Amino acid sequence: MSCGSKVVVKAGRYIYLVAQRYFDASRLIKINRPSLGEDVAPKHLEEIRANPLFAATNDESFATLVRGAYVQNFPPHTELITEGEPADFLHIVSTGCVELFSNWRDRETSMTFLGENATFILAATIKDRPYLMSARTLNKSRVIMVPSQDIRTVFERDSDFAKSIVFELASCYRASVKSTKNIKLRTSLERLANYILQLRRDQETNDQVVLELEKRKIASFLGMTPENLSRAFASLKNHGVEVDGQTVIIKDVVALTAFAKPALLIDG
Amino acid sequence: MSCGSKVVVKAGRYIYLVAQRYFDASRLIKINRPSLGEDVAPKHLEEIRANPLFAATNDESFATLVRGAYVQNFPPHTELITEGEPADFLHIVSTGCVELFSNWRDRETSMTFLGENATFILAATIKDRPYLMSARTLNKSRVIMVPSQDIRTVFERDSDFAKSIVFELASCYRASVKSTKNIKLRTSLERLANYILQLRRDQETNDQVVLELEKRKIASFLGMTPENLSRAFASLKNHGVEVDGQTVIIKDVVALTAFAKPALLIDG
DNA sequence: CAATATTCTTGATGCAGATCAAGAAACGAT
DNA sequence: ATCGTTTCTTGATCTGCATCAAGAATATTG
Repeated sequence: MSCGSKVVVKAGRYIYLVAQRYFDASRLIKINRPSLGEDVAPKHLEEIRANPLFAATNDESFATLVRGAYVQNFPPHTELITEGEPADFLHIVSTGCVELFSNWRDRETSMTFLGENATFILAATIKDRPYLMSARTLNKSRVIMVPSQDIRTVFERDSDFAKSIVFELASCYRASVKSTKNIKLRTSLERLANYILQLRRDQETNDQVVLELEKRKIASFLGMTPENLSRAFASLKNHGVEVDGQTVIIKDVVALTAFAKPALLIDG
Repeated sequence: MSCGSKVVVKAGRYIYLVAQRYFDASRLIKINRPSLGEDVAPKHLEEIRANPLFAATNDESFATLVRGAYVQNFPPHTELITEGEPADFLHIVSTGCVELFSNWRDRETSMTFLGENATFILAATIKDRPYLMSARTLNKSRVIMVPSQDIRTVFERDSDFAKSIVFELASCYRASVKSTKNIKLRTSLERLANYILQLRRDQETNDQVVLELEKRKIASFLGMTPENLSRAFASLKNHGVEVDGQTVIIKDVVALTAFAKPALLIDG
């Protein structure tokens, strides 16, 4: 608790001046400023247009969506939204990495990590209900925020956009189901083994993967303690895995796969 | 393994002749038979029309949806779909109760239980991907099946239907997130305590609730073994709960609530 | 109703994983 | 670079939950 902010939720080198919802109007960049009548198409517009969610959207719908939208850069480890708050904006990760997490009593768990072009939290926006998860940046990140009301408006009159939305939502749902299956059907060691294989697939490497996240985050995501994660890595030596800092060396993919038994319907 | 079926996945009094996908054409009731030119609006049509999912749908869209739809009655404990299969039909529970469950290696877990008007599995239908979960009836149940292709077709041209779909999907997603939070943030005893409080709310009772499901199903749903569920019930005596068969007597709601600490963002 | 499964319960035991504690390594700030 | 902080690791211990086993209660079948 060494920093001077008045609202510090957690001690840590990463917590900066702002620990609660980061919403200083002076740091917001409004994309489209009709009152000024110019600057209506800065480079941010192209950036948003490039997002798959808007790929099939026609120009009129797109204009409606970005009319009230914001783009903002956030420093690392900034809490963007807090669970329970009303869903005023749909958020889209433009660059960087965002963690979704959740609390109950004094406990906290990482739900997922979002990279470029990922949306959060669409379901709350659609249903006009409070967020179920909190979000914080892990790296320096750029986030697009589109007013929920505009999403709902365009959804009704643009069936292509509706299709994109429902497709994205279905993907999120399926990811959540897979996550539940992962936790309920596997031991923590099995989850770690499959996590490493997933990294290997994502990073398209053969015998070496990099843990891009802090180990304590990985532990929380996998539903275990940091201590146990250390021990789990040690146990995986028996299945052809060695760890050196952030690097994981896969010495025997066959053995690891035989142990992990990855499944398309959980890891696919 | 006492019954004579050739495809028995599990011994049990509830497993009948058919243990695999139950799809005997002779027992299907096609709703709308255009080739005959009559019987196009039996009582089943009204039944489907009454489902909230179709409430806002116009008549033309509705006609398209039911053109290829089926209604079928299933005996208890019949496996309706198996995870990994292609999502040919959207399923809707008309009456009865359906369990969604999932397997990995030799393990199985209950994901959720569906009552009247619930849909499954919408996301697979939308994305045209394989089911992530299997489904079986728990009671005698009537199930409506709408071809996935028709869902996708009508979705595109009827924005009211699209809205219903996306709303339903968002609800499913949020339920799944809540379930993940429940499992990752709570101990099994806390999950059971909150489960009892949920039943109390659903059944609108004060000091007594009925466990409508087999205890082994409840145990699997809550992520614990049947043995442990028994012991957990015993432990809850300390928090004002007593069990007699299928009946749970809540002797001290305040104590139970104080222990369970129900949260809107998990149990709401 | 009796016979037979199956589920539920209870006890004994074992293991996975949490907690507590302390040292090592890595990181950030000055 | 140095200091202070945080994370990571390793060991010791403890707890929650699973497993194994067997009897009691309950449901199903003939």
